[in-house]
Amino acid sequence: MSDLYAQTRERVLAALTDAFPDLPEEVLARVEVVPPREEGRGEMASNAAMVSARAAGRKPAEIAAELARRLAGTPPIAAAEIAGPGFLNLTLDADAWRGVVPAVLAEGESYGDSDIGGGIAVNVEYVSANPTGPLHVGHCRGAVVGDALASLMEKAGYNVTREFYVNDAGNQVTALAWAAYWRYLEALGTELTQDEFAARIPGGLQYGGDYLRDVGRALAEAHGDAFAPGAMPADPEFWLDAVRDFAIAFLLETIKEDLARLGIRHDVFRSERALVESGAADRVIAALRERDLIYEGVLEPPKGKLPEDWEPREQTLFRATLFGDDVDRPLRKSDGTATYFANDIAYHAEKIALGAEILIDVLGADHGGYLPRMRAAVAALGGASFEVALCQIVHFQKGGEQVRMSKRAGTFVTVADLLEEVDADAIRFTMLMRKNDAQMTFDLDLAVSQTRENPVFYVQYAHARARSVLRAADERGIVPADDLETLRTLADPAEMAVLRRIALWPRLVEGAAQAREPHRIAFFLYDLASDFHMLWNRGRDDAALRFLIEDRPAETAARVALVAAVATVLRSGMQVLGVTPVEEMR
RNA sequence: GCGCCCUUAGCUCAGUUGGACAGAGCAACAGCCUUCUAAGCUGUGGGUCGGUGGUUCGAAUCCACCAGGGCGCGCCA
Repeated sequence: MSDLYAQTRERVLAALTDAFPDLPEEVLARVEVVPPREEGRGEMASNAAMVSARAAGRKPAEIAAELARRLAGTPPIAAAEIAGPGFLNLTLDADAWRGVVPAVLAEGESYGDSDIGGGIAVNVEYVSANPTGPLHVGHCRGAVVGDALASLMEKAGYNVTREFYVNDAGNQVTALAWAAYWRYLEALGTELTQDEFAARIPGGLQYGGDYLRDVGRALAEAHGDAFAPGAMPADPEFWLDAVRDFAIAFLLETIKEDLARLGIRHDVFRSERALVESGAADRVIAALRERDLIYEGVLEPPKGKLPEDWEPREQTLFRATLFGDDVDRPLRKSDGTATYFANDIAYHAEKIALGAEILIDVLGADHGGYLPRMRAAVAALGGASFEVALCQIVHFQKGGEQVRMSKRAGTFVTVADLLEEVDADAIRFTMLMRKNDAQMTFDLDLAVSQTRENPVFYVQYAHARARSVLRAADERGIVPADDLETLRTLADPAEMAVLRRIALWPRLVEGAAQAREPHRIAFFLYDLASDFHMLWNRGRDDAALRFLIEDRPAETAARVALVAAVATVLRSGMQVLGVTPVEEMR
């Protein structure tokens, strides 16, 4: 838990409160110590003088001068100068930066762990794909973002639960049951044609995908023709529940397999059906009704184009408008059963009841319109804050052209298809190089290319290079230095740049976690990889800067320690993103 | 018609929650392999941060309006 930036900030705060004892907490909280944006402005910069100028009744420059006077020469601060409108630019003792190496080696991959999360219970719900088919590429980004966000928040000290909401209730799973039943009849060798069967059933055959053949065959193996004597359709009353449950369980299993191949594993799978059957939706509606948040009423017709079958109807409505939504929202369908929204309120209520203090829903952008009502619902429930990570649609590109996803053409529909083209590491890293709410184009050629333009490769290559050095060092019996005296041989600008980057890691983890932005981790890894490749190349140009030098044991031990620290931080970051740190490139 | 998200270099995108002259990678141009992996590295050029106002010591960042792109809009999930 060492963080050089945090330590330096403490020093600045101490100097500030010594000089100006009456500064209010809010002002102190705004004091930052950050890496400067550009070279030549010291090694750390603080806004302390500017944010406290008003409260202290002094000019920023005066405060900065006072701070500089008090701080300069007090370890780890070597020099302090005033710049611009009142910035305090600090230069640290080189030993302070070097000290990061033993800290990293001692802490290992837990270097960068933080406790800002304070053990707060966070529930991250992601993927939540309908169990009516294999995982679709449309779910991929949310799956990767949700998983990385969960890992990131764990690293920052939150107590995270990874959750998958199984939408196994409602009309769609009934339709699924019928479709699975058709494949079952097929497996039994029915005389009916698909069209004849489709004509007999409510709503027609809605799921025509081949993947249901497997479900049909498995049903036939497990149950023989018990649900369809003579391979002819029977009264659904005798089979519908069983076939539906069988199909859902089967497909959920394939979804879990797809997720596993992406390196994703949830802690909790919560069934909507179980929730409904437990009466949770009814209970939550009743509870809201007691607080006068539910009423029977008629909604205004929607603006713009009117749905063809629209007619005024009295419904059970939730007063979402009291909590910022545009309209009140229906909780019961005309047949009296709960709407998806009503069940979802019950689901979120359950997450809160089980202790979650922060609820994060990772959703596709097509659910954007659903947000205001869910936000309103959680606000009405109380007890937890509600956050959403919206993931914009991903377009895929190959050979310079956009890949059209079509079920009929049989290309690029499922995550399994995608995994045929690109491995999980490339998928994860590439998707995490973008902010989740920005549209992105996924270039399949780039993601598999072994060039610098491909960030996945670039970062993995850096790690492999570092490991290659460490293996060579190990063979020669070199022990990484952990004492400052030996590490003092690290002095080249490229070496110091790597040290400064590594020192930034804990601060970066905290910032990314608080902003809920895992993509920052990807960018950091890219930057660290870049620093390391640069350092490597210095050794190419100048033999004196190589890592392993036969007759210079001190330099060698120090540089091996630095390389080990780089490899450790790279691994630490890749772990958050769920990307494999490879030992060597083949 | 209304709501949410987005708009930064020719292209793909960052911008550390309001800080210093706006950054990186591609692409363009000029260099670097007797070596622990050149699958890489170094340098140069390139911007009215979609537009107009406002808030303040300070705005790509916050607010308002406008333009363009995406998503959504009662008893589907």
